[in-house]
Amino acid sequence: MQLGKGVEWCTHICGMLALVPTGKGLSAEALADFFEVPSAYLAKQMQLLRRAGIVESVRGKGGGYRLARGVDAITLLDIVQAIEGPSPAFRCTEIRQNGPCGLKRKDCKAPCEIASAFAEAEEVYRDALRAKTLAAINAEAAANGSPEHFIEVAQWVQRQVS
Amino acid sequence: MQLGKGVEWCTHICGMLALVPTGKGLSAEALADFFEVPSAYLAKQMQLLRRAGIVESVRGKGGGYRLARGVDAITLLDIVQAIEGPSPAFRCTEIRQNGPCGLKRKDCKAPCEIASAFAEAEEVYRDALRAKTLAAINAEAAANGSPEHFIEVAQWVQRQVS
DNA sequence: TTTATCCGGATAAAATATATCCGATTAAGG
DNA sequence: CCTTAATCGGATATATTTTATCCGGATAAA
Repeated sequence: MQLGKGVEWCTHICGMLALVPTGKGLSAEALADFFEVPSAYLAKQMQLLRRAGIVESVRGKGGGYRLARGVDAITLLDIVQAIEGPSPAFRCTEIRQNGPCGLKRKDCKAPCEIASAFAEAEEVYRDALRAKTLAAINAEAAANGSPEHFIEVAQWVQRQVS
Repeated sequence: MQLGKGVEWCTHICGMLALVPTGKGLSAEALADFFEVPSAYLAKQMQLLRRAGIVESVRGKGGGYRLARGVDAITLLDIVQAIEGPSPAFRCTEIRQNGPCGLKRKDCKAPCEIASAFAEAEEVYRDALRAKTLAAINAEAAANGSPEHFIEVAQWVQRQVS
């Protein structure tokens, strides 16, 4: 059970997009260079973020990606679900309906106890991710990281958008 | 992000193995028939359960699988980790060390804020699965299911081991 | 000895994740 | 208007993982 690489990439990228001045954008190419990830594949992931309404894109010269809403309105869950899709990790194929002692479908309106338990576990997982906003992540990073590095990144962003 | 089918299969199977009389066992073939899943592939999953110490196997004629410990000492987390392995779902590839503003490795002794957030979320997920024992699952199933079906399953097990 | 079963490895097919490319479209600027 | 830069969307290709099968060997009961 693994999350795609796009989840890591896009979370870091969204954190950095918070530094982009209003009205500007960073191109997928620039983002790929910044993190040394394949640009064509990253572009696909950015499309997923865009369709989910997390970032918005500006086409044409000088265009690029920017956050579609404030950092306190974007959670890690938003990003994970944008990249990974909505389907749960545990797949219930209703094998209780199979075999010599299989239950009738009409007796299976409620999910079985096993599926319920996994659904609950995934719910608390999602709750934990939902509780983490980009704002909180960035605040922690600012508190833990060196001011020099922060300035370095901010200046790199400035060069890209100017 | 998906769990393998083996997780569903093996959880149901472990629940049923609780009905096996002491000293007996159910063959992989019988288990595969009961749930209509591919027997050769199921056998592989059963080996994972065995290596994790969840079930024990008896070779030779009349052999098969049985639980290696009590139902109150087996949790859903035990089964998931036996099948899926120990690696976390979120893969941190330390992309903060990449690119023009990459951090030096010596400044990355602590995990980044993003990796930490995902680690915490997975922790509560595991906690939830750890809190669910096979005993609890089976008790719920007995309470929710029909007594007739329970007897039907118990009789099927009897036929297999006799 | 025969039969039933687990064990382990090799192999293969199918599905998914990862990655690349290209034409269409859109917008800025001369 | 035209050129250029950039995203978008689709088609395609590669790598990895999941799913599945098979077989020879070991083991134990009848």
